[in-house]
Amino acid sequence: MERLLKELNDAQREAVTYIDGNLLILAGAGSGKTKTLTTRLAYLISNGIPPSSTLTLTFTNKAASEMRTRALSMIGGVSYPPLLCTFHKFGLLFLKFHIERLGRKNSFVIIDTNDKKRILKNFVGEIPLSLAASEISRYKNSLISPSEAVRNAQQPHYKKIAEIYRKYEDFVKENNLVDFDDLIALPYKILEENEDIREETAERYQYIMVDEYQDTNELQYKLLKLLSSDNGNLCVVGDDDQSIYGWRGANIKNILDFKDQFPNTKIVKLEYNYRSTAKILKAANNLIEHNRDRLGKVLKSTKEEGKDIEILHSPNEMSESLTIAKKIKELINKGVSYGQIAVLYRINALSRSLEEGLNKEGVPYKLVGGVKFYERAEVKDIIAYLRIIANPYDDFSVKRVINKPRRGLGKVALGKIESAAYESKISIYEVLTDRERLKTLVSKRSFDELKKFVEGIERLREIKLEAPYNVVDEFESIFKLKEFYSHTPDSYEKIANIDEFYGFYKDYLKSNPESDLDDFLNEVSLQSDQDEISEDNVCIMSVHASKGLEFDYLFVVGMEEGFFPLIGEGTDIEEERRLGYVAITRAKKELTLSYVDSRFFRGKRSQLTKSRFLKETGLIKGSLVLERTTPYKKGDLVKHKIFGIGRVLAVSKVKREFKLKINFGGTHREILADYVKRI
DNA sequence: TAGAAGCAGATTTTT
DNA sequence: TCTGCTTCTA
Repeated sequence: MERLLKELNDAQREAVTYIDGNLLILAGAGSGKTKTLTTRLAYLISNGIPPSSTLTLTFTNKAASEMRTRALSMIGGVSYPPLLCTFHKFGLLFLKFHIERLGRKNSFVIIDTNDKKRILKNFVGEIPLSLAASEISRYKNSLISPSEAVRNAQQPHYKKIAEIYRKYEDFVKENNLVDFDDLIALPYKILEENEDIREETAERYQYIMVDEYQDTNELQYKLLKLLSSDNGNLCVVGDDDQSIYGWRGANIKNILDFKDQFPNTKIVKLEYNYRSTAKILKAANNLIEHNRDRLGKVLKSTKEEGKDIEILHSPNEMSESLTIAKKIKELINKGVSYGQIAVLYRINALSRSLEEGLNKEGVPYKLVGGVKFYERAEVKDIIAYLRIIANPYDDFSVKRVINKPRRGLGKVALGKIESAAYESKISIYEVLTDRERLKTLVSKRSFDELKKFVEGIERLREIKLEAPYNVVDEFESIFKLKEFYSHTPDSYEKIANIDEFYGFYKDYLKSNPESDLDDFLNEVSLQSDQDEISEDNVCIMSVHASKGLEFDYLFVVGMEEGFFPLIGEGTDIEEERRLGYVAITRAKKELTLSYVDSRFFRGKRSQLTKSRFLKETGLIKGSLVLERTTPYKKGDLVKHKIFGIGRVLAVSKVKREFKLKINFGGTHREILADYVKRI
């Protein structure tokens, strides 16, 4: 332990060794947050606190597993490892033990956002789906019950939404489903209503730590309040300047007001940055200083001055992406590996032109945060089948795969089956097992297919009990999902995903011999992809997706007003600025901020001006920069839609526009640079 | 019932 | 412009 403490700076050591009382660790970007948190956990344990008395909560599986690895390497083998998991995993574990207090069975199934929308689709009518989904989230996170919502709704519009909420909740309870919000809201409810469980839980977790506290929402704050109330040993780590999830309910007030909400809070600021050069840090500090709502801290550099930040100015997005691709190639030629380079953007739509440019120049890249593995249709189909095997009353999953592979069922047939189930108050699967009745509902062909479907599921239910390991192989041989997908676009990829999933299932059962299919399914619903950063690719991703990552060489594209900061309905300019701060602080050695004069977006080309953030970093007017700009130069060959091919005679700058004097086969014309293409 | 054509809508995203 | 969803037609 002595040795571990020696590796820390003063502030980090103070945070680690302050173990009794509430503690707020303000950890700036690159200030050794994870190191501090994991060392603190090790310190607690080395001070005789039983690992089982600690609880460490994170937001992502990735953060949880990284911390677990690092903490365990410090504390070595302990018989009872500390509980270190995501908020939602904690909710899941809690509900497994206590959900019966709400009159529900602990065989519940977790549904994800897509599942939720699929359910809501049946109830929404003319209300937009995403609005209904987010309003229901809001209700749950504000602990408003459906009946309260219905009672309190004033406008007809909101009455409808409240009514949808009520129907959704009825459905969810009836099918024993639990959505992501429930994983936090239901434990809260149980703790609030049951003093015995509250006492028992507070007794159990004497020391609670929370990572990324700036991302907590109102409900998570309330839950923590209940979990920690009697102990007063809540330690939260976060950075108010990196709060970028306000739009999905994260409440920056939680971290700003922590010291008022939890008594006798000690605050420790980690302000030494071990990541970026001094110049990069200076730009980041300059930018974030323009925000008012912050606790205030200044990152101090521990690294050399470093190179100037480059401002790249291009006429349009194609030129921008080609220039960046070329710059990347230059870096590679200097011996930099692809994995140390990343390109960030504020909105995903900007990735397309970037990809084109990288492709053209032959730069290998990986788009981080595309369609997630577990969200792929083929993977969700297998999961639906497995869920039916685990629980045939899961109407929702039955509906998903009842016609996959095709069983000749259309809207009409499905509707008949559904209303039969509804009228008799039984599940769809039960209708399918009632052969006499089913015969009256569907065609002969469909009937035969559905008979086989039920037989297959029944067979798999037996296998699940006898030899769970074999379930996926048997499943494939009965339902032939791979064959089904071999006739669809991207079949190769889909089959690979199916195989990967089967492998994943087997691995899980091998490494968790005590577990069965049901455990696997709940585990899977909380799992997301962990895009690994490989050395062989440049990473391109949104700024949000880059949080927590770092790269030696970083490009940020789309630094234009309207794009970054993104201006639209409900723009929170301070949050945009924090995004800018997050983006800049991902860079370790060299940073390029890039903007264009015009960009093609949503079907039209618009003229843009450079982002205010460029000025706010102090880069534009200051001495740090050399503004580099050359859209076209004399002698370039260009093509115009009407005038054809011509040669540039002169380039001039009019306000923010570049004007070209072009020779089209003897005729000289003055044309704005945006209206021609380089060839 | 299943593909084709037509149409609105279009930030950021983890669990 | 592109995507995903609904409506139309064989």
